[in-house]
Amino acid sequence: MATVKDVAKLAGVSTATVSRALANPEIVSDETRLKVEKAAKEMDYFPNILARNLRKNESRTIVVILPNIESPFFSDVVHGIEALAHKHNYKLLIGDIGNDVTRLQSYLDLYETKQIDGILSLTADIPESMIINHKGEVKLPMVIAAEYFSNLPIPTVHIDNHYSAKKGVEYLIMMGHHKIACISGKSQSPIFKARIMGHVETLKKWKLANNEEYLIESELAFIDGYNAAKQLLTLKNAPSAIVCHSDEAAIGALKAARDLEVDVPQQLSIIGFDNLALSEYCYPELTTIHQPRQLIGETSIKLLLDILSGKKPNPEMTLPTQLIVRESSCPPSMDQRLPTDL
Amino acid sequence: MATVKDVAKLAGVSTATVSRALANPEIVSDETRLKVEKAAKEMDYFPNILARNLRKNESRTIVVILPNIESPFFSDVVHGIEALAHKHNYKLLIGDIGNDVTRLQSYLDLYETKQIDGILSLTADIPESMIINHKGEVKLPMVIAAEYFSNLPIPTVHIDNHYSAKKGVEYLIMMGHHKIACISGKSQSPIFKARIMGHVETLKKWKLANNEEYLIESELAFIDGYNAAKQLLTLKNAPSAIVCHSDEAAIGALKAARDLEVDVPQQLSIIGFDNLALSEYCYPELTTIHQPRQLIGETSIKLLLDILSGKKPNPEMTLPTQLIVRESSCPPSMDQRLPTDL
DNA sequence: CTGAAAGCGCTTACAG
DNA sequence: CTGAAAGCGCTTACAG
Repeated sequence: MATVKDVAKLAGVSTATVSRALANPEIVSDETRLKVEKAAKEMDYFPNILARNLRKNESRTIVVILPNIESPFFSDVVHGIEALAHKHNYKLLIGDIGNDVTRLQSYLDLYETKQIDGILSLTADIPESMIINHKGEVKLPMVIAAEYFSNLPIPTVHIDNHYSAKKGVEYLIMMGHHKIACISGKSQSPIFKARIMGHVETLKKWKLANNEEYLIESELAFIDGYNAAKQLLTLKNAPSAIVCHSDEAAIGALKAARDLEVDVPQQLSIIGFDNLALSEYCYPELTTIHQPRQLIGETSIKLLLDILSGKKPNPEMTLPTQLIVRESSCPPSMDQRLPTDL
Repeated sequence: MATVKDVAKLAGVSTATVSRALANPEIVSDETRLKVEKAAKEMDYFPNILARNLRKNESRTIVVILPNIESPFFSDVVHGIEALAHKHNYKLLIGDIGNDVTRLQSYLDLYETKQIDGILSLTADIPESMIINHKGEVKLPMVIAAEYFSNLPIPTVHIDNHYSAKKGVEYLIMMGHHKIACISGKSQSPIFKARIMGHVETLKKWKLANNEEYLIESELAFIDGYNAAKQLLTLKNAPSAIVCHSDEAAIGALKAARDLEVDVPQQLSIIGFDNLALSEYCYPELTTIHQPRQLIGETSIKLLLDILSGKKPNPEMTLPTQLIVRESSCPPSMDQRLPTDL
């Protein structure tokens, strides 16, 4: 492999000049620049970026931590991240965790060992001790997206989870539902905690009973939504509507309803969360809360790039959501409404 | 940041010994190893892996080229790749292309610039000139998975596409279908070419007419399956069955049938390809060809790791598929069958 | 605008 | 088993 030395010899200049001509063409005379470029081409020279990185003490690499690359939600966010990272000449390392904390640690260690410049996390399920040093400072350049930490000053890009959950519930209440169940994620996660609060407080605001059996915290994949919905629908006092905090769970719930011969939406309204592509292709098509997944990705990587280039980033950005009404929701049948005392 | 030098000084040994004690503990006396480990811990020392990589002329990084990270098919394969790569201490770079050839080139360039040790491609849509040098040799360590090149000697892991397509068609023929359409990918791609051949040849084998209108080559996302199926179902002589070469296209086709009030499976059988998680959660549940996606990922990274460690890899591995019969297929109505001349 | 020289932080062949 | 020394291939402050 050709090196700067070889190119320098062929072009009749010093290695310093070769380096300059290739990396900072503007600080070199046109004449030498041309000579160097010609020599480099002739020798089929490529700079060894590893060497450059060592010298400049950077890796131009970012790791994106994600709980589960198989979930379409995450892959859409990653898509947004990738596009912009690539444009700014950063490489993106996949940091799939798959329920294994030791892997998480190994991704974070990439920073100490100079293999990454920063971290973009799509999960808040990271022990504080892993990212805070003994002085209480954040150890490394980091941004969190679609999630946030409740107690750590890590810049974050997310939606208003409380408000978005509330919008969904109010939509159902407006139509006359009052037996509204909720299939959410684990409340250790700040975003699901916020959504659950949004759900519960909205019920309270409208003076509706808050049936404890109606709130299920679980994972939110297809199968989880399916199981949770089965549980809800076999309750003595089954709900007339189920809010799911992921589209996948909602689609699982649709299947549970089919299995139990409960008609959606006539006997049961189901609404999802995320507005994944497939929410438009299931049957019935899913009413859901749109989350700008790609934009979340793009915005968060922008934040991280700001940090890496020494700028002060926005500590928190909230992106808008939108209720998308499709076929899986409608007003409840008359017998499911609250008796009105006229 | 502490370096080998600092640790060496504190431990009272040479930098060479520090390096050995940490990277090859077995070739160092227990006593010095302990001294070094203690000193390293005390100084909170982490080796600069960039420096190691430069010295050893490796990057311990692999890029996975994928056409589209948003497709669940690919993310499942990546999941399989990631798990094993991580176990072997390789990092995985995301090489999402998104219809942009210049990005492809930039990922391949990572090899010349020493930023990756090899490539795992999930697409065969790569110009030959990018990976073959002027001597006609493959330029870099590479494996292709789920796809293959028709004319390049690149090790590959894939299914038997011809046979798998055939299995699906024969299943339909056995039930009495003879008007069997096909929504496939672009035939420039070897795998879709093979599937299309499998489809067409099976029809021929059973002496069924091969209606040209019944074969549609397109992309295979939800919307593409939707559009293609609409086109097929509004044909004067509409098919009684549609084979889709992706589950997503099949789910799009299901929606098209609903829109046109064609009952699946009574009036139209639809079968998919891949057996994605969601094929079990759509309505009706999808009959499909199972592809072992995670295993494809694992096997292909194994192959690449073999190559990188100097072993001769298997040039080609074929993994089994399986027809999964669910609700979206059944025998055609009597008027859709071939007249039998008894 | 250009060159000589130092140095980024490791690893490893060589010698003992 | 250990050390002195060279070297991986760049970049950059310094001097001119």
